Amino acid sequence: MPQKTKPIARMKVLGELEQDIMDILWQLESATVRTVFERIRRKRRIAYTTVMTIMDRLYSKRMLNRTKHSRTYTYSPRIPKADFMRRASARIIDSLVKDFGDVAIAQFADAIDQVTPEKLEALRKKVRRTS
Amino acid sequence: MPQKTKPIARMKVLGELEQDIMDILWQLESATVRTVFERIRRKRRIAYTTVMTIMDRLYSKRMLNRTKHSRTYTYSPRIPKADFMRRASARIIDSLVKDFGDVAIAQFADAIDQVTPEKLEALRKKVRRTS
DNA sequence: CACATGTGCGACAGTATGTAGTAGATAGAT
DNA sequence: ATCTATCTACTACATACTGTCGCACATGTG
Repeated sequence: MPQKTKPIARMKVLGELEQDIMDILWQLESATVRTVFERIRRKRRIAYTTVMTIMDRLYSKRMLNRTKHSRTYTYSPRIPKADFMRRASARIIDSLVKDFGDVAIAQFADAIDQVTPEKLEALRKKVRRTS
Repeated sequence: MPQKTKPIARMKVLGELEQDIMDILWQLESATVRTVFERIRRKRRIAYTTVMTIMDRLYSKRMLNRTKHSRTYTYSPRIPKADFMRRASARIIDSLVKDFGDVAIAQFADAIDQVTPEKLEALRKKVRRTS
């Protein structure tokens, strides 16, 4: 019989639509499904309920908070985008090192070579600031 | 109606079982399903056909070559493990930079700080050698 | 030829994501 | 008070990928 399948670690923590929605929320600070829906509609045809479902899932995943105002929920990101990015990339880097060890490290080095030392210093400071 | 879903980029190019099987193949250079099956059996209970299916999928994904000897296929890795690791981690790092940009770069720097400069130099050489 | 073993093919579970319909609740307008 | 627009809840399906097998069929070997 089929066994329980462990979920595969994902490179993208969020799917495309999830990401789009989070970006809107991060930009607006907080918003209703309707607001997000209308924003997305500017770019592509999508149903209201689709947006609602995704926002609900993001809430379940604890990416969003929500508070009810009369009949309507207002959603807002649980953490700032910068924090999210830091955590997400840290997680991915960790598992990259776990899986590929030295090979990964060496390529980090290569990636960094593309950056000037000054800029790198600035980046480190910035990223650590809100750690 | 449901639309086509773009597959999500994966952090692990291979699943657990796929990885186990590839590791055995890389170690043995080449092997039949039966051989791989027996090796895996030492660790866990699994059906012959499961191993076969996965090896077939790895063949479809062009991770493995196969040649038929009378009724039996002999499988072998298409590329050395080192190459695979280099390519896989490079792909992941690329998409990490694409998604997280500076944040990722800064954390590469942090990851590298854990390594002595001498070791780092050695790593870079080693990794580049078979590029 | 009988049989053991290998392969081919199909199938289903579980997880994640995208997509949406429908039913039921309800605030607000008239 | 009733109607209506709008929200949320629930359900459901498609697609992908991985793990897991069963079964039928082919075939080399003794």
